[in-house]
Amino acid sequence: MSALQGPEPRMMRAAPGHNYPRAGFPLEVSTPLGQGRVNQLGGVFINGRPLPNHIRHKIVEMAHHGVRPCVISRQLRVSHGCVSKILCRYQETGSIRPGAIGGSKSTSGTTPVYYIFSSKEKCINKNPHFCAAVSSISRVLRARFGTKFEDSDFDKKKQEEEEEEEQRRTKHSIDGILADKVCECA
DNA sequence: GCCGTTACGGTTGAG
DNA sequence: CCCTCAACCGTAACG
Repeated sequence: MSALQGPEPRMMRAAPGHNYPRAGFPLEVSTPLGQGRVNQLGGVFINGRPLPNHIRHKIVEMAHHGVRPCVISRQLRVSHGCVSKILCRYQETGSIRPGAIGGSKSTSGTTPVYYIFSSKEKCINKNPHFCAAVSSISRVLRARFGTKFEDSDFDKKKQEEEEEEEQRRTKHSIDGILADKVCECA
């Protein structure tokens, strides 16, 4: 289809395939998964996969210290769009974790409850109303699920889950891939 | 030059 | 077991 849809404001980007020439990406990094790529800043990334957790953490940490996004972007070799996105998400949810990839609407796509809990402390200073709302939710959940939803307990469980998840994630992240590669090379 | 936004190609996982 | 689809990802480019 030539699809001549006259007023098509969506196509303001470079022609498809310009960004990521599927065959012959200028700088490809061979990994066990064969997906590593290098961006314009020289940073390694995997298209479609989240950045490693320590990079995300570093972005937030640097921003916390007042480092400008452009500097963070250059220093960590992550596109500024990505830095912006991560910081926005962090401000909104208080979590540096990526959202749930995959799955269907009913089970994913919304911010997991524990994100709200994890953000509670961080939001206290910024948005007391949000915190109050979280407290209400907390109360409801506690009433519904009993003491299992005590904050501290939940935090602990959440932390365990995050650590577990992180391990799983890192396996498929640049971290894991590069680590694997290093191991292979060693 | 910096920053927010968005099109794009890609990956993932529940149904 | 395989396929579909909708969610998310980061990059690159625009404004």
